[in-house]
Amino acid sequence: MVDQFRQFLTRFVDLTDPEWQALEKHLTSKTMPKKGFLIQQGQTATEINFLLSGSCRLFYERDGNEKTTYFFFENNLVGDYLGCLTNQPSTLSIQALEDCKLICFRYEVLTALYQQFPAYQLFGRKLAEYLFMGLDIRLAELLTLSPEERYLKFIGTPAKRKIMERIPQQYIASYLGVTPVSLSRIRRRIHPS
Amino acid sequence: MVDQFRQFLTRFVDLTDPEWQALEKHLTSKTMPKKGFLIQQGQTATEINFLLSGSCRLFYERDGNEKTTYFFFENNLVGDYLGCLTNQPSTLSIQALEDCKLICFRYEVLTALYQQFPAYQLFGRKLAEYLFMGLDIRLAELLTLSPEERYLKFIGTPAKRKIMERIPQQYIASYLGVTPVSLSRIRRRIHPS
DNA sequence: TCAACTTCTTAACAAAAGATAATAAATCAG
DNA sequence: CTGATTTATTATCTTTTGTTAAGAAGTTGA
Repeated sequence: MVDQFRQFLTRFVDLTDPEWQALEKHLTSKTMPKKGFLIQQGQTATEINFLLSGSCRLFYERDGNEKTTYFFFENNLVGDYLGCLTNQPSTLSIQALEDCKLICFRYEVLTALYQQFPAYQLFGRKLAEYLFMGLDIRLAELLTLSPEERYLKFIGTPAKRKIMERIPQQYIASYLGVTPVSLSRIRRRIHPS
Repeated sequence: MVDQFRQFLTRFVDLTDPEWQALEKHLTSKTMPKKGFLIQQGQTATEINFLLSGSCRLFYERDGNEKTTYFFFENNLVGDYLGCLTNQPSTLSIQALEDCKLICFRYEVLTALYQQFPAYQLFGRKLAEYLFMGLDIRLAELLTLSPEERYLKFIGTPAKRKIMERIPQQYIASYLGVTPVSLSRIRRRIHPS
């Protein structure tokens, strides 16, 4: 269970046993049923979770309308990283799309480890760089590709295509920056049947 | 001159004199005339610059069409940070919008300092977190606001409004995710005169 | 199994945006 | 100063998207 999380960390940094144990002792297990909320608009984020299994969506609510902008899957972190950094009340919500098993720790624990261990300071940098890269590429795609091109690129990426099989299409629409109705029309244009 | 850069660094981290000198000895001065290129599509980014004065735009070219997605101003870093992280040929270009004075250093110098000094490792994390925050907020705005709302938010932010006085409107249009013609129409709708 | 709910598609209409081109305004360089 | 270039606006037309609503298809849970 926690090994799965330790394995994830090695994607960014090698940890000695004592370093790992310094984090491990602060970990707790959690489950969240489908449609449950990890955080809701207005709350202040204090925790980061590791997704052992399941999936979540991140969305913003504007006048009764939900805009899903991000998805989280197993073997990745899930949480309001921006909220943890700024310590401001969150403008977003994170909801389970499937039943989730989680490993939970307070963000403060992580920042404390940043001070105590160079390895975690390195991890913190690698993590932020990793998240930056994802956003930078995504932003460029949003600004340079048309909705139709974005959809084609999305289904052309094997990892993303698998997402479509697990996530309702309406959420993918808003991830791509269009309405569900519009995505349905784009699909009809592309897959004439 | 270099003091201006050192001052910038203190926004992220406090450096001792020896720490600062370890970086300072690798710094070089550069100027770039208006319309000059800091990096062009296809090149591999190896340098980061600090903008002493002037401004630049970052753009992508797609079938003869340029999409400007980011601006750089004095007292900030300018460069292809993603390219430095991935070490892959760049898909973007950075061009001076005004005559620029720069302080230049190789990205390798920075990563070497990450290893040598905890203070720079901390700086690297803070920098990545800072860049992440900017992108995260921007992505959310792109996905949740209409073009008109994005323009209103843009001119409603004093710091951004000042940008409008220095940057041709066509570039701001594409920064906001619309064509120059469309931004002109949005402005007419909003400022009826 | 079956009713309730969710999701996707389709239609019809209005609104907005893209493309192209022409003109006006502003800026720049010799 | 002035011709050349760059930039912004406006018009026209086409395409796309948003909105709303209805119906079909699929899923879920008691």
